[in-house]
Amino acid sequence: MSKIALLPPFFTSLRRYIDLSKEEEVELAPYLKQRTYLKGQYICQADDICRYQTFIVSGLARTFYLDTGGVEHVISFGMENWWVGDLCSFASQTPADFNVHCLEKTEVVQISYENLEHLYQLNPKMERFFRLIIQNAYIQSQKRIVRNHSLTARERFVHFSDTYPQLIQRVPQYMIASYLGITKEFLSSIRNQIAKELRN
Amino acid sequence: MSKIALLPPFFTSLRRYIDLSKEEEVELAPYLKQRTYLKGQYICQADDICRYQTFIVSGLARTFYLDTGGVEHVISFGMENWWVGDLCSFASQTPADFNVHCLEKTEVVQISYENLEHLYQLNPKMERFFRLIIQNAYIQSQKRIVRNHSLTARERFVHFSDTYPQLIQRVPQYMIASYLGITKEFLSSIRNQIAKELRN
DNA sequence: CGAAAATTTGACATGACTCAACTGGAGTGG
DNA sequence: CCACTCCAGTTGAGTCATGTCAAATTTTCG
Repeated sequence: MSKIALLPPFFTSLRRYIDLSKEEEVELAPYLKQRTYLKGQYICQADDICRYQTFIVSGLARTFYLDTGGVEHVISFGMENWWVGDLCSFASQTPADFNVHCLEKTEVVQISYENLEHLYQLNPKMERFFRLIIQNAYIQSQKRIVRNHSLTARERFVHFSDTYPQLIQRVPQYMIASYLGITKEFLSSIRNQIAKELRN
Repeated sequence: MSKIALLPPFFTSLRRYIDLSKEEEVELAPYLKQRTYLKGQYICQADDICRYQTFIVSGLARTFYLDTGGVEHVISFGMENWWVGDLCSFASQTPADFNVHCLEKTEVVQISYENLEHLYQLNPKMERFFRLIIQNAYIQSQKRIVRNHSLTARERFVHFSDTYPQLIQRVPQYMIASYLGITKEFLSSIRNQIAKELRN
């Protein structure tokens, strides 16, 4: 459980997108920060500046924001091997809209804004890596907009259950409802309806 | 109106994100394709492979897809200085889900998949450029999801009108309705309601 | 001018929300 | 070990936002 253990999975994830020699890993390491957040702690808070791109090695976090009425809206969940943070705040180093909140004890590897800009200079492969990571995130985000437009609440929930079966176990229902853009009551009735149909 | 005229605005756009010497521009130019689409033509069609990242110099296009019921859903509009294409299809060179359809005569600069990979090797600044472009697109996409979750149809329309006043003029209402995720009838009634209030 | 496309209108249907009450754990402390 | 509280989830009644459908009207453009 030593923090040293966090770097290998991080580099494994890098190597899925770019070639990286042992020497290059050694070169990058000094710019990486390892950290463990406890359940309930915040990786990033609204109105603060998001200082890190955060890679989750283990654990679970949710990204949410509070609308003008004080209602929470869950934007995304972050699990093992995902990046989290308020990218808008990070990229422009301005106050964040989003909160990143740990639902479990969460072990991460982080890169600060200054270090990341430095790494981009040091090794252009990092630029490629983040282009690919963000490109994937963007493609998923577009697909989510498509689903929000063409599926009913029930269909979106079924898609979510099929895509992230683990999360159904690990996340309270009201957060899943919020992620899907519906109320907890309505999600409850959808689940009820599905269960009823399965019984027949 | 000669096609030669398309490269300067393209490079101007690049220079908003990266430094680029005259020599570097000359080096890139052979990998760029200039083209003009007529109103009604398709830059990319569903089930084809999206072969180009397309930069719009002038004109207007919409990206849409057909759901399983044959209903059109507008994903985005692309105007001057925007990039369009089915990024998912382009990145993986697999059949596209989306159509990119010109609403006006549209002049573009295009980079093919092979040429872009080549350019990434040739000049790592291109990797940075596209990271930044896609990063912005992703941030906007996230903000759109936020708006879809926390604003009413009317509020979304008002936001759209404020953000893209030009598009209100240039795009048929039923496409705007589709972009906002509502029916043309409901958008019509929203506009009616707003007009009524302005009269008082 | 005439046909096709876009928009509007209105009656009606429904998916999803609100609110308030209730149920049922999971701590917590006496 | 019970009583108490807190939080998540459920249920049901009533409501509202938005969708559907079909017809009428306006605009566009060949």
